[in-house]
Formats: sequence, C-alpha cells, structure tokens
Amino acid sequence: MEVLDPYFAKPAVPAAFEAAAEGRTIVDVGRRGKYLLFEFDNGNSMVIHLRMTGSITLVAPDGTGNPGDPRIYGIGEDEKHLKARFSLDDGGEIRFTDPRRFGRGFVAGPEALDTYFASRLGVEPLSPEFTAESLAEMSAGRTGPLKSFLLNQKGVAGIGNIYADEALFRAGLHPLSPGGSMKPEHHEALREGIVAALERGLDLGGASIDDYRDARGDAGAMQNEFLVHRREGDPCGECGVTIVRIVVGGRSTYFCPACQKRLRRRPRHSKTRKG
DNA sequence: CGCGCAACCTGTCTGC
DNA sequence: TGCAGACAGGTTGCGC
Repeated sequence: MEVLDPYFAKPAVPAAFEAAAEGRTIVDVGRRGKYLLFEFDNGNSMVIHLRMTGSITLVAPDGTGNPGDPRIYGIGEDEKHLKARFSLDDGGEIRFTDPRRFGRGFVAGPEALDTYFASRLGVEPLSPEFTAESLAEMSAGRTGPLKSFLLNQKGVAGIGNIYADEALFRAGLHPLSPGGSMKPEHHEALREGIVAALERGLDLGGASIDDYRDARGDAGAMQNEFLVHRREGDPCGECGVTIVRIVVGGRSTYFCPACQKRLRRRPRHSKTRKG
C-alpha cells in the first residue's frame, strides 16, 4: 500500500501506516459511528474516517470504477486528490481520495480500538441499546441545544449535520431546545426520528450534495428527499410554513418554525439514591 | 464536566 | 476578470 499524503496518516507517519497494512488480508469490513473498519487477518484493524469530503473507491481488476471514471470525484487526469492506495491480490485497488484533507486513517489492535472508541463514541442508533430510556439518560441535565447534542458523538454515535436536522424535524423538536428539556414523549419521538432519518438515508444510498460517491462511484439520492436540510425558503411539506436557516454551534441548521416547537428548560431530576 | 467557538484544509459560489 | 467573503457530509482543542 501507499500513502501519498502524510495528512492521511496523521499524527502517525506514512511509513508506519504502510508497514502496518502491507501484506495483510482484509477478513471483514464494518463500521462504528462514522469510522470505517477494515479488519486484518492478524487481528488488527485499519480505521478510516472520511470526515467532510473523503471517498473510498474500489477499482476492480476489470477496470470498473477505473481511474478515469468521471463519476469519481478527485480521480481524474491529474489524480491530485488521491491520498492513499491499496493494491489488492486480484489486481484491483482500494483508493482513498479527499480534496479537503480532513480524512484520517490508522491501524490499531482490538484493545486500543476499544479504548479509542470508548472515549469518543456513544450508543449506535440502529442498535437495540438505543432506546427512549437511554436517550433520556444521556440528555438529562444538558443545557446546550438539542442540535449540538445530536452532533456530539459521545451521546448517539454517527449523526451528522444532515441527519440531525432531518431527525429533529421528524421528531417535531426545535434545534435550539435544551438537550435536557425533553419529556418522555419527546425522547421517544426523537428516537423514532433519528432511526427513521438514518434508515431513509441508508435506503437511498446516502446524500450526495456535492461529491460524495459510494465505493463503486455511484451517487446517493437522499439529497432529493431532504425534508428541511438545505431547504431554506421552501415551504414545509407538513404545514407549508417557510423553512428557515439558523446557525447552531457553527453549523447551518434548517427547521420548520411551525412544526418544531421550542421546549423550555427544565431542571434535572436529582437521582435519588438509597442511603 | 459542559458549552461555545476557533482551527484544521481546499474548493466553489456569490456579490461587488 | 479579479477578489473578498461565505460556506461545505467533521472532529479536536482551548478557554471559561
């Protein structure tokens, strides 16, 4: 394998990354939050995060998804956004491209990985552990905006700017409502909104606003079905009121001011402990 | 510990 | 045409 941009391996050095991946067989692929996992035959895993503009492309031996494929952003004549490449036994290649250079990759053993994720990621929203109760627990006492709570990966993992907006709309919750302002019915509504938004995104192959493509170079279709995200000025599909854009935590945030009611802050229930 | 914001990068688009 | 400024699928680190 070859690391062409030292930023990709940061804070490690390219040579260390290359040595850890060289000659390995990928025995499984997976995901945790927004981190992509490639498990090696020696028990270690290669972890890749695409951040804003990273792409993974599979170039098949028969030339499918070839370097000149115009669908694949950043892989063109000059290949100037190609940051890493992994040669496969069958003559194919896995490529990582990233115009903005935010994407990162590293190789780690199982224990180190657990530690790494434990300090960064909360519950998987599509797992059975994600319940109204767990949502209630992790949001209790929070004073920051619900939108920021959703973007913070330590509560619920894997929700980004698109799905935060879509989930809040589906739940009928205002992005500026304090995280701890939800009542039980809101916890359940938000849980349902998050799951529905994510599952819709999966069904549609993700959202390709600009240059996102899947490993075969195909765009997603979720962007065609956004309910509020990036739809400032459009009428709400539910009530017709104009969708507005605000900035929350430095991120563009879109919502329907009629459908999404702002909740008032409420005091944290003090845990009553025996003793 | 929670919160808000700047920083990290490059490319694209808008307005003057 | 040029140029400044805003904005973009995310995370981290810092100050308070």
